[in-house]
Amino acid sequence: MRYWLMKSEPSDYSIDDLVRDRRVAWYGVRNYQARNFMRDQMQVGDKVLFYHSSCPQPGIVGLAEVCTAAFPDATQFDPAHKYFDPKATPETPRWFNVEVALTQKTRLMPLSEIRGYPALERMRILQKGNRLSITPVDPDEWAFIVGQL
DNA sequence: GCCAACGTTGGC
DNA sequence: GCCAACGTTGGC
Repeated sequence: MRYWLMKSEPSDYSIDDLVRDRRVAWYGVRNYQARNFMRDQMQVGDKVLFYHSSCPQPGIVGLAEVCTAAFPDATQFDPAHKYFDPKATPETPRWFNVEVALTQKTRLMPLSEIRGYPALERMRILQKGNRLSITPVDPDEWAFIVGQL
């Protein structure tokens, strides 16, 4: 079992959208490293920190769980979609996504608070220049965060 | 809106 | 394979 942090822009898809939908396909990832995490390492049952980015209050806002293995991201094949990739075909898909299911919406743990905990100082989202939308989380970090929520 | 950091693209 | 140019991310 692994632990992950997954970023979403709330103007795009928020924790409240996930409360409404209960589960969602994590489509639109167009970064190879993030894709590889989903395709090669994620397993059903893995735990997810749902993180709001590029917004007035960036931070952790909920817990979720990976509920499918990775499968081809449908939006790469749709010419009308903004995530269309002309180099992808159904025979040789480039982009994959898992689905995640809501565990619970939590209080907001702001990025500024995360920064203040020595136990979390090694988290990828705190490292300068980090832009990866999906990052592994250490079991210790997961336990610490859940304990603070 | 700014801008640092990073990833991708494409000419050579 | 190099690397400049460009696009994107994301906090502030």
